[in-house]
Amino acid sequence: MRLSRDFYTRNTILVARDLLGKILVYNEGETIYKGKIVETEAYIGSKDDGAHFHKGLTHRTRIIDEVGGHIYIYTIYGMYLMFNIVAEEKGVHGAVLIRAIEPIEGIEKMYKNRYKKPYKNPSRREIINLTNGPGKFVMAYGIKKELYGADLVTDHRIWVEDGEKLSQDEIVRSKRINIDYAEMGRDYLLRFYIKDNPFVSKK
DNA sequence: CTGATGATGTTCT
DNA sequence: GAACATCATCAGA
Repeated sequence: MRLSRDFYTRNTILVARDLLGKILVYNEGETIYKGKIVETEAYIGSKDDGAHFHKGLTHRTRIIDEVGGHIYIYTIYGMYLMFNIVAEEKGVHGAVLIRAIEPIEGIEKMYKNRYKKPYKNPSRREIINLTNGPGKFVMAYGIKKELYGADLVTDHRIWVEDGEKLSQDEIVRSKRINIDYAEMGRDYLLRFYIKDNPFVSKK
């Protein structure tokens, strides 16, 4: 079942944690992509200098002001798209970066999107490399910047479905990746991932 | 397996 | 003009 608004309008850290195990579905028209979310990071407003919107919103981050459930997509290093889900009520700023996914459906198409070659005798390494990073799963799904601002609660192309229930000891909490530039926020334990899942980007 | 390096262009100052 | 929530590739072990 598709997650409803009240899932997203909670505290950003809780949303990040509870997104683990949920299913991200993207219906591109020809292909339906499904995958289990296995790694997330929370970015919180005023107290987090690791967040893009720490000093207020800009044109790029304007969607963060919307009610939870909207999609925040941006380009990093000129080449890669990062996929985030806005959390909290309208006017409260928080977002969750989806860092890794375990493919469930549409795997052959993901393979073609990533490697530009036919799906044939894929190695285990190739399969894991499909979606084990924030830029990688976006490429695998074929997600474009046009989805900026889409609403996961109402959009007909993309949404999140309920998945398996995880027990407390399957969830690992740690520091976020590649935010050493943040003086305050670099040591916040705002990254969550599913223990021992091979698609998690980094131990 | 690990660590180092270069690619590449949008965003904000 | 600098910074950047990354990835692919390559060298070395």
